[in-house]
Amino acid sequence: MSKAELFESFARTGKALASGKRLELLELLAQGERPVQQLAAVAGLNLTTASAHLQLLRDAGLVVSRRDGTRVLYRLAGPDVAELMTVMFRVAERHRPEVSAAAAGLASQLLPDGVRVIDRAELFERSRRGEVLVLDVRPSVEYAAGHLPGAVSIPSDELAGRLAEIPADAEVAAYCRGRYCVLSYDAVHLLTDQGYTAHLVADGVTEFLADDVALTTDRARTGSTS
Amino acid sequence: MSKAELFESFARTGKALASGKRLELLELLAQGERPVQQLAAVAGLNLTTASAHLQLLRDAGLVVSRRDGTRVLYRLAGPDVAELMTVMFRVAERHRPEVSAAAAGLASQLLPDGVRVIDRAELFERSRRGEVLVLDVRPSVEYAAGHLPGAVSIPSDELAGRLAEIPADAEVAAYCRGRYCVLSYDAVHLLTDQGYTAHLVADGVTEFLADDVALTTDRARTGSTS
DNA sequence: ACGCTATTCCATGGAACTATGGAATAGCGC
DNA sequence: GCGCTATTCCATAGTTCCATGGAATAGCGT
Repeated sequence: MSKAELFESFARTGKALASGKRLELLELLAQGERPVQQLAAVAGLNLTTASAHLQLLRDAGLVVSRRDGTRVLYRLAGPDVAELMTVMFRVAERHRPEVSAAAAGLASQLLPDGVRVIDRAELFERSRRGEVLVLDVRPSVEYAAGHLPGAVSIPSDELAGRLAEIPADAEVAAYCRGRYCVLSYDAVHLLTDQGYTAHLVADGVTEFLADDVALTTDRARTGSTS
Repeated sequence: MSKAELFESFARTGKALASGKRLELLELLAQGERPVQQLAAVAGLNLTTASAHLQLLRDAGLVVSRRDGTRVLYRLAGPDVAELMTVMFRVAERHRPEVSAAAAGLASQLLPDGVRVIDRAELFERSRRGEVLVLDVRPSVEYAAGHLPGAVSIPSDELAGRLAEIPADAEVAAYCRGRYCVLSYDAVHLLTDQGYTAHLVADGVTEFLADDVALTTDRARTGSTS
């Protein structure tokens, strides 16, 4: 195999990363294994289109699939794929004004007063001391497939109706799928409006996976058990 | 900016990585700043085609350009771009049989008996002890733009005529542009045929750049000064 | 075997990418 | 300003990619 062919082969991995929809699919798959139909629905894709994208990702070696009865479940080929995504996102954010502006826009413009963005180290430290309630606002399926140890699951679309599960004096730190996931933005907004002290965790599960942060798959506990 | 737009924006970075020729250009740029014409020539591209690729890379934020009189010089936007490349190459090598086979083919089939592939840690340790002569086999321009401290420059196409510069009892460790650069393979072949003990350094300058290994830009010294 | 569900295969139209030749532009030296 | 070099812009043909609807396939339950 010649040098040109080898680089052309590497480029196939690049091609797999060359579509916004495929990146969305990869971010979803970083949350855990899922059937085609769910992926299509969540990503807002036609079923056939989603299937085609997933096969392309599989041919590129970024995801693997297995059959479970009548369904086909896809998952990331490994944590290094999450690492690849995060590195690519970081490069884009550092070197492209439009992207860093959009990211800064998410982090400042959309953030209510009093909400801080806390990084991973601060999260773990304050969580360990019991100073914050760690809130996972992703859909339940994703929480079940893997989440931070000790995190409480309240999907962001159920949060309004489940505020009772959070002690009124609690300080909350919300995380979701990844750095650019908006679920946690919605959550801190709602929490702040309701008088809670809420913070946004900068990273999400995609980054945790990329950096080998330990996740657990135990059953969801509601806020009241904490 | 919506989530879809943001991911579409990240995908532009992916698109930039979706062509073998562009990856070759990036690897060349990881060796140092270069004018368009040289890049076109070395990559085997038409001038206009090369210019188009470079502009696309610039729009994606992976490279930057500056004017120097009548020339335009391109360089990587930062070391994180080299990191992105190495992460992508590693993912491809891990998860795609064709690629790992090709890489293994380079490392075993093409390697003469007695030649070992040595990793970075071993290289630095044995170099520090003066046990190996570190040989940079890239073209002189690339050596001049940045190389391992203490490395001797003999471009692989000049090596046959410059063997006298290498002491006959020297043990040589050759490196070049990156993990998949073939210059060092040619070099260890030639050296082994000539009775030298030669080893291949697994990584090249692309990886050194990605991992913040210190490089120097001092003038080339020939083997005889070592 | 039959019906049912989930997914993949196939064909198609439209959009985007690649390579290239020729024209246009920027900057240097005289 | 003029010629010269290096690069970019423009137009074009060929190729590949994206989304989609309809047909075909795999597997489960009866």
